[in-house]
Amino acid sequence: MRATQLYMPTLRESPAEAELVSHKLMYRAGLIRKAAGGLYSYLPLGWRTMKKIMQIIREEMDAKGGQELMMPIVQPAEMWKESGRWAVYGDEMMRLKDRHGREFALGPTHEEMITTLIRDEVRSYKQLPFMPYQIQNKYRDEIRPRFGLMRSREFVMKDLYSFDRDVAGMNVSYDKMYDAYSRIFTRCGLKFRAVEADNGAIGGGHSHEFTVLAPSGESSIAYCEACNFAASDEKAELKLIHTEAEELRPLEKVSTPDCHTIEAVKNFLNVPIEKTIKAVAFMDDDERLIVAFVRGDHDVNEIKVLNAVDGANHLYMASEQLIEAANSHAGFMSPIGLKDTAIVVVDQSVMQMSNAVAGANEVDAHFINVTPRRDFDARKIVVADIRMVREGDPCPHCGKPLKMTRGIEVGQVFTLGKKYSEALHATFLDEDGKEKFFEMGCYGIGVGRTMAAAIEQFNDADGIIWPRAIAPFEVVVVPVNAKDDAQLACAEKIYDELKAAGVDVLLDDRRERAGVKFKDCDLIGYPLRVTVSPKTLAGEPVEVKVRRSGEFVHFDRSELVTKISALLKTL
RNA sequence: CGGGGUGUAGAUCAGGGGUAGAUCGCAAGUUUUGGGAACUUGAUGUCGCAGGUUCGAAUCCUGUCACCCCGACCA
Repeated sequence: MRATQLYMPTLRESPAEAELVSHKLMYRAGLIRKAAGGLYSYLPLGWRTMKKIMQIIREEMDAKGGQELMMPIVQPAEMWKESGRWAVYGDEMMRLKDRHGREFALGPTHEEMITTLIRDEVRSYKQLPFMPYQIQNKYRDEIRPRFGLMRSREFVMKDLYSFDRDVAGMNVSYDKMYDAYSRIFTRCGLKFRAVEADNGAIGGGHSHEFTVLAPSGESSIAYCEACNFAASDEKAELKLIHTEAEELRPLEKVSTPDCHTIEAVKNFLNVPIEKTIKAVAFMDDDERLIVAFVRGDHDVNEIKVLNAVDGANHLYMASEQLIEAANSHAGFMSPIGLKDTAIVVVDQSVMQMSNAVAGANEVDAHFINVTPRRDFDARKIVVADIRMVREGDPCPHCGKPLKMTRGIEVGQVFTLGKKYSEALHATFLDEDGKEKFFEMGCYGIGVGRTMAAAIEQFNDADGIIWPRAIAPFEVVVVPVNAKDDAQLACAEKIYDELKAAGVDVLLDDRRERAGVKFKDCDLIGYPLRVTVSPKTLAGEPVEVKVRRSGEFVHFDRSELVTKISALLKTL
C-alpha cells in the first residue's frame, strides 16, 4: 500500500472530549471518527488493525473447532419474550418496530438467536459438541458511552456459543475457549490476566474475564505474581488472618463523645485501627436490616455480603429508622445487643479478634475489650468472608502478598448451563434415546476494545507503539525526499522486496517534508521504519528505526529484507 | 435519570448588542527539504436549533437539542 493511495488523516491536536490516551491517539492517528455519542466510523488504518485482530480470533476459534457463521442483527421480539429477557434487559436494548408495528431489537447479544437456530437444526448428540461463532456488530444503549471505543453503543464483538450434551462436555468446551482466549491475547502482544469473575445473575458455572492490564482500566483486579491467581476486586476470596491470642480482659462500656467514625474512635481511645470493628448497615428489598462488621482497617464488599445473606437480591443503605428500630444508632453499631430482627454478618477475620473496640448501640459510647464468641453468640450471626481485598493481602492460592491493578475487560468466557436451552426448549436426542437440554457456554471478545486496550498499554509521548501482530502495517518505508526520483525509486524497490517477502509494508511516498512523515510514523506507531536517504543511495547501510525502543539499527542493503523479517519476529 | 460543564471554520479555541476572529489544517505560488518549514495569496461559518427583547442579537432572555464530565451496567 502506498500512503498517497491511503486515507490517513493525522491530527496535531486531540478532540476536546477525548480523555483517555487511547481515545486521543486513535483520533490523532486517523483510526476512528465519531458519528454520534458511542458510534464510530473506522478509517482505513483503524480498520486494518481491527481486521488483524479478527483474523487472529478466527484462527484460534477455528483451531478449537469453532465454525463461523453470521446471524441477523435485527432480532424479532418473540424470541426475547420467550427467554424472558425482553422485559429484563431494560433500556440497554435498542428496540424498534417495523412498518407493521412488529417489535424488534438490535441484538445486544445472540443467545436467543443462536439457541432458536440450533434447536431447529441440531437433533442428535452425534452432532455435538457444536461451537458456532460470528464476528459482527452488537448494540447496547449504554447509559453513558465514553472513552471512545472503550464503551460504545455499537461495537464489534466476536461471540461463540458452545452446545454440549452434558456438563463434562461443557467444561471441556470452556477449557478450550479459555485456552484460545489466552492464545489470542498473547498473539496480540498484550499483557493480560484471566480474572476469576462473579457471574452474577447467571450463576452456577465458571466465568473468567480476560483483562488487559492498564492503569486507566475501569475494572480493579487483584493478582498474584507468585502463582497464576487473579480475580476481580469484588470476587477475590480472602484467607483468614490469624492474630496472636492475648490475655482476655473483661468487656467494658466507655464514653466516646462525638466519635462517629472509626478514625475518631481510634484517636480518642488511642488504639490501633486493627483493634477496631467497623459496622456498615444495609437493607434489602424486604426492608430487612443487614449489618456487616469488618475490621476497622478493612472495607466491606457489598457483593460478598449479598452472597452471604439468604434471600437478598439488592442492598441499599439502611435508613435511620430501621437502625433505630433494631435498638441501635448509626456510628455506634455493635453486634452486641442488636435486636434479632437485624441480620448480623461478621467478617471471618473479626472472629479472630480479641480485646477489640466496637460500638455500644447507643450514642457516644463504645465497648472495649470485645471478644467475639465470648461477647456475642456466633450461632446467631453469619460468619463469612465479606471484606474487600487490598494490596498485600495473602493470595488465597499460595499465600504470597497480592498486588492490585486496574484493567480493561476485553473478553469473557462463561458457562451458561441449561439457562437458555430450557427457556427456549432447545433439546437434542441423546444416546440413551432421551430428549435432553443442551449444556451451553458463551464466549465474547470486544474487538474494538482490544484495539483500544492495546493502545492504552503501548504508547508514549509521540504516539502509538503497536505490537507487530496488530499494527496496521508492520513496516513503513520512508524516502526522506519523495520528490527525488532516485530516492523514490530506491524506496519502491525496497518496498517491493519486502512485500514479496510477505511483510505487511507501507510506502510513504507522500511529497511531504521528512519531519512531517517521521512525526506521522511515530504517531501511527508502525513497529519498524526504513529510511531511504541520499546516504542509502550512496551505498551506506540502510537505517531502520525500531519504534518500541527508539533505537536505530543499520543493515546492509543486500541483507535488508532478511534482517527485517528476522527483526519483526521479535516485536 | 440526578448533579456539573460546553456548543463560534475541518481541528483547537478567543470574542461578548453595531462589518465574524486567531492558530493549525485546506488550495495556489516562490523558496525550502533528516524531526510537524518561511513568505505571499486564497477558499471555508445558518456563531447548535427555535422563539422572544431590540433600530440592530453570535452576544441579552426563554425553551429545546446535542456533546462532555461525576454516580448504577458491560465486550
